[in-house]
Amino acid sequence: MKDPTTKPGHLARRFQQIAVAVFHAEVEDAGYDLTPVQYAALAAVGTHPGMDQATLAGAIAYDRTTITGVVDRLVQKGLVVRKQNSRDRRAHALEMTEAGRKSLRGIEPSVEAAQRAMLCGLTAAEAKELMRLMRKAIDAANELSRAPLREAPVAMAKKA
Amino acid sequence: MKDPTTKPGHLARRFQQIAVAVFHAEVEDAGYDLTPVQYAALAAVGTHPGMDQATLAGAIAYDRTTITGVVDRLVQKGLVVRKQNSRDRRAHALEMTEAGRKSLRGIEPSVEAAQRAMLCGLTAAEAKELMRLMRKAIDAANELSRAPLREAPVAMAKKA
DNA sequence: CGATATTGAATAGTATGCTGATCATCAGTA
DNA sequence: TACTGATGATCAGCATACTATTCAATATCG
Repeated sequence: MKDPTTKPGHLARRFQQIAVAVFHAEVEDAGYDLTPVQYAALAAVGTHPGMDQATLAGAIAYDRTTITGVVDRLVQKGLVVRKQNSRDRRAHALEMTEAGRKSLRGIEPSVEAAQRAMLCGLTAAEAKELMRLMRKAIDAANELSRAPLREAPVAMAKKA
Repeated sequence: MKDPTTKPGHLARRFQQIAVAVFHAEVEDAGYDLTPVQYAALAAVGTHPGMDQATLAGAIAYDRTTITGVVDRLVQKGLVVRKQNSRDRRAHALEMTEAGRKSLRGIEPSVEAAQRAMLCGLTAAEAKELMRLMRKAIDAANELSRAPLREAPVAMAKKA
């Protein structure tokens, strides 16, 4: 029987586990208290101001029900606000606060450092090839998870 | 600003997300109710009968506190039993039940199918290269997570 | 216009995963 | 043997992630 720790599923989980640990370490060292999802959500709101939660979920490939809690915590930390969407009273228009913008700018170097740290065992060429292969595998299987990646509408702001 | 969805951290999470979804789908189709961790733990107990929980955690690179709950559920499902370890009264010697062995044998084809499905977008050569690169990156960063992979002692059974 | 389907959001419930702490037991040593 | 440190296991607490459901509001079609 083949060693289970060499199977794709195990490697996928392990790589993600390391990525999260490295992210936490770098971010905490820099004095910030943001998780990987929280950072991803915050960055997405910065890119697409006024987007609703379902669009946000699709833009970063998270489940909608997970995003509800993530936004809760970002709001609680004062980094994001839920505004009324005049076009659709069901939807929340997400906007960054000044504190949110400041956090996002400040945390970027740590995030970049984490991205490098999780690939520290690879040469630059290997790292590039790994990213290419992961992207290809992920693209092909995008629809297989409940939370596929969905491009955010180009002109999100206009809809808010 | 670079697209965050091309960063290693995002790709790591996304690949793992897909791996879990595919695992669940295949396993459920075959009529089994086991999560990825539960399968990994069950398989490890099968390979190293009599191992304690801390050794199990190290063998599959999970946190010890997580394994407590996983073993709880495996015991509840009647697939594993916690026996007294005569040499160390703190430790539980984990043993598979007959039902556990049966489940493990029956689930294997689904697990293998899932491993293939999550790489369906890659050629055989690409899949092999992806695995090699992930293994290399993971090995280099093994100690960076709280739950590094630890080889189980060769003669576990003798210690029980 | 009205019935139906769809969609944004939230909730309940379960299972990971982690940090940090506690407790019992074991191992080594002065 | 008493002390000290390490180790196995668990627990409390928090934050993902998922399934399934519910509710309100919107869209669509006859």
